[in-house]
Formats: sequence, C-alpha cells, structure tokens
Amino acid sequence: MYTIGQVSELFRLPISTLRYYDKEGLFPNIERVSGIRKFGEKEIETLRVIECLKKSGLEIKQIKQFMQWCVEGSSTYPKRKELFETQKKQVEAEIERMNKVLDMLKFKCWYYGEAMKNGNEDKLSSLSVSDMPSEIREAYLNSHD
Amino acid sequence: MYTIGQVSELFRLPISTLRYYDKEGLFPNIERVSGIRKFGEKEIETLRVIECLKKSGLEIKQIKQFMQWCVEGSSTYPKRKELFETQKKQVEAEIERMNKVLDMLKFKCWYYGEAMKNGNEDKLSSLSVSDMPSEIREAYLNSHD
DNA sequence: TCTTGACATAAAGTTAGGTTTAGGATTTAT
DNA sequence: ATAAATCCTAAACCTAACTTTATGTCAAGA
Repeated sequence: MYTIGQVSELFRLPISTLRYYDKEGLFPNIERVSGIRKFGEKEIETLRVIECLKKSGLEIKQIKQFMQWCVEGSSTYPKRKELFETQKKQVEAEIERMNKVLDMLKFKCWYYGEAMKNGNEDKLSSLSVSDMPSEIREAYLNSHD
Repeated sequence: MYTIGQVSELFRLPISTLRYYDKEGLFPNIERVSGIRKFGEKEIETLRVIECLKKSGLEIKQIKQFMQWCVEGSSTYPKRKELFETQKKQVEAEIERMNKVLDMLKFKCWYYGEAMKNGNEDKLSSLSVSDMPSEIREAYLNSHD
C-alpha cells in the first residue's frame, strides 16, 4: 500500500494530478483510512492503464467510462476489449504519422547541413529530387506525400 | 498562388486556424493583394514545417522563433539545424514510448480475449509471466518496465 | 449593377487538463 | 508533547491553441 506522495514519486506525477484523477473518477472505490487515500496494486495498474490510454489519445472522460466498465464486471469484457482494439489501431496510425514527421526532420537536418557547407541555399533551392542522396530522397518523398 | 480557402482545403485546416497562425507570426511577410492573403509555394512548405514541428512537440511560440530565424538569413543556419536535430531526438524518443504503449494495448487485447473465453478473470489474475504466450509475454514485459 | 460568396479584423469565448490557494486535519519524528 | 511533514477539500485560477461572433470589405457571376 502506497500513500499519494509515494505514488507521486513512483510515477513522477504531481500529487495534484493524482487527486485530480481521483476526483474525475479514475480510481473508483479507492480505499481510504481516516480520509487518507491508500493506493494498492489495483490502483498502480490503473495508473499504468491511465498513462497508456492517455497516450493513445483518449480523454479523461473516456478513461473514466472504461473504469466504470471495470466496476460493472464481466458483462463489459467485450466493450473493454473493443476499446483496446480501437486504441491499438489509433496508436499504429499515430506511429506511422510520427515516422513521416521523423523523415521530414531527417531531411531538414541534411538540408541545413548542406546550407552550412555552402554558406547559402542557392544550390539547394535549384535541387531536384534525383540529385539527393538516396537516404535523404526517401525521407523527402515520404514526408512530402 | 492560393487563397486562404484553397489552402484550408489542401491541408484540411479550418480557415480560422490559418488566420490564427498568421496572427502569431508563422507566415512572416506573406503577400497580400488589397488586404487578401496570397499563399505561395513558400507558405505551403512553411505549413508542412509547422505541422511537422507541432507534432514533434514544439509550441506555436517556438515555431514563430524558427520562422524569425529564416527571415534573419544564413547566419541562423546553425540554430535551425540544431533545432531540427533536437526535435529529431524528441520524436525518436516519442516513437519508442508509443511502441511501449502499443505493447500494453496488445497485452490488454489478449487479456480481454482470454477473459471473454473464460467468462471471468480468475485464471488470469493468478497467471504468472511464464504462462503467457511468448508474443504476449514480450509485450507485457516491455509495457510493465 | 446588384447580389452572393469569400475574404478581412478585433475581441470575446471555449476546452482540456491540470495547478494553485486557502484553510484545515493527521501522522511521524524528536 | 510538540513541531514538521504530509495529508485533505473546495474553489479559483491558468494556459495553449483554437473558435466564434460581430461587423465590415472585396470580387465575380447573372
């Protein structure tokens, strides 16, 4: 069992954030001893799920909905599974988008490296795709549709 | 040359967002004909860079700073290159985190698939890591530190 | 020429996800 | 037993990134 301060250190989250999550219903039925929250293994796993669902793009309200399904029991297994399947697809798509962003960044790093060598962008601005090093060309084409 | 409405369709961004970006200084020296904005190739590439830098985690203010560097000329090539190098590292780290999130989601999909087969979580809650299918075990271990 | 649709601005409003503040209660170390 | 650290709540506050509203200008087709 952990106090809110210990959990705060464990997850590197401000105490105020943990209290905010609780107020929003993300720890349904969390145990309290004379008013003080006691975080058990269940709440620790809940926090891991919160971080995961948040990063997958869900809002706090929707995460609360998920926690309510957990309280409702086995009848909501299909809903819960579907939620994770949906978020899995979202994250896969997001990783693809991030790889495109990464390719744009790679291209720009190369671009400014060249600009620094030349002292200007004259040569670069009249550059056609076929004149780029193959790795850079790949990145450029992937990031410019 | 594009009007704001055409750019809005091209990038699927609300017109109000484009005007907001302009107000924030993200299109320095954009051409105007009797008050009406004319978006050229330069502004189109600027928008690609804006989307890229935003997704890499930069705020509008910092993107404005970058656009100012572009106006200042060749003396800011090193700053610009460094910015892209930094954001490249950020995005690489972010993709790693997203892959961890993905592994958590994979595990949870499997978990609720099993729960649905069994009708309850009894078997799952007493499950040790070594009893999981290897692919799921990998995902579980990667997402639980 | 007149109407319609797209453009413009300034300023106020919105939203999510917290954070801070004010005022107490409780626990822990000395 | 007392002081310091940690806990509590309710409510006000904050910020970024837009969006909406009110009001007005411009351009192209009938």
